[in-house]
Amino acid sequence: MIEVLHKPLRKGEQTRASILDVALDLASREGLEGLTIGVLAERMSMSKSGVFAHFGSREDLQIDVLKLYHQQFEQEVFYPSLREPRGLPRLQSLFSRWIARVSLEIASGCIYISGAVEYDDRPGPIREHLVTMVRTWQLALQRAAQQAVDEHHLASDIDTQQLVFEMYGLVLALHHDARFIRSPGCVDRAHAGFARLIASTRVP
Amino acid sequence: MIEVLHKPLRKGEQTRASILDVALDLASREGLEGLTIGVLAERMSMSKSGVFAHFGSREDLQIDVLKLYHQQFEQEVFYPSLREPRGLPRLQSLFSRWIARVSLEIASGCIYISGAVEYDDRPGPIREHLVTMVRTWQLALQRAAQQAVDEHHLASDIDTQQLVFEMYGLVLALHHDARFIRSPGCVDRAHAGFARLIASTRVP
DNA sequence: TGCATAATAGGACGGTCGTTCTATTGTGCT
DNA sequence: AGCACAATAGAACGACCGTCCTATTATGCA
Repeated sequence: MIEVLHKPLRKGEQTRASILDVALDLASREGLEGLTIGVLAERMSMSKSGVFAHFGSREDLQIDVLKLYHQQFEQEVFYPSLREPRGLPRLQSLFSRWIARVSLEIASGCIYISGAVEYDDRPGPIREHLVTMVRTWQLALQRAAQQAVDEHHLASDIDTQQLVFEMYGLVLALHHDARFIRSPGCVDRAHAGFARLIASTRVP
Repeated sequence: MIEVLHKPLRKGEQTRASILDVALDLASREGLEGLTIGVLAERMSMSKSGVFAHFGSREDLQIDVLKLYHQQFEQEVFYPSLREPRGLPRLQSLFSRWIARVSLEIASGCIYISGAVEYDDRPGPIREHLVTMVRTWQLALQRAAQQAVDEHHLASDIDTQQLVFEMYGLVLALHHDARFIRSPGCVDRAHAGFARLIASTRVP
């Protein structure tokens, strides 16, 4: 007789998904370390153990939140830009979609950025996942920049790693001044910085 | 009869100062929110209540740590640069001393930067102090940039606020890539970014 | 409808947190 | 030396944390 492995019932996966949604929102506001099962349960109007049962541990929950964030980031920033032609147009699209996302996140916070501070000195699987994701994003930017060089949109002698470094700095400054200092007009400053950055490396 | 207010004995202030030193080190590594009285007591080989008694509350301790950090930052970065002549030399000195400090802090972490993430959405006195200190530093940079314009070292039409924004971005990117990603060579990239920033705004 | 089991609740556990109270030790001055 | 009081220790508190164990309820399929 063959054992029939009952596939998980629908209800479970559904509530698991909505728990993750709330958890992502919570982690965006309070940080991944501030994500607590008690508060999560309260927001879900569930018991702590009811929430807990969907994830083997808090750490697994945090990692799943991270994966969900990564997925949304790709969907919102990366993939749409692939429709732009290779080279400068695609690079510009990547940057402005990135800025747009961070601008919307001003009310909640970017997990890549807050996570970078929370886990810069805290070893473990969460840090590993986080670093991998951010590295992936930086490499995607660098690839797009290299394509812009190949298409002769940018000068052939530029250091693409340097370019990505400065782009990342502009977004970090935006996040800093918008969320922490709360100074107005910093979205425009991020755009202006990028324009200057491109202007100084563009092929005439 | 006049009440004689006994001035505090020496021992107390001395241990209080060394507690603050250890607390600053701890907060640099774990963040201000990660600064815990229990761990602090353990490092001091004292009891929790013994440590606690020197500060009215944990929040007061955190604020005192913050003030100590601010003081050291001023001493190490700001004041020495005042000996440079007004204008571009002083601005460059401020930046490179800033970079040097953050580079040394790679092993421990910069409280202005980690604090910005920890308290971007957490109201209260700690946030207030932190914002004031960072704003003070940004304004000092902006003043130095304006002097560089006045001395005709930088073009007269540049936006000094934009300049400070981009300088801050370079340092944030340095902190990010050094501490979190741990990619080598990012100190040079911060310097290169600043050089290009100045080159594109310098008076010919 | 009823059965297997998935989904959730409830309570308890050991741990750490900031804080408070009381007792003990140490210090500095006369 | 001895007195006043600062400095520290020790234990206890209530709150919250993640996790585990055991019931109870809800679900989907025969």
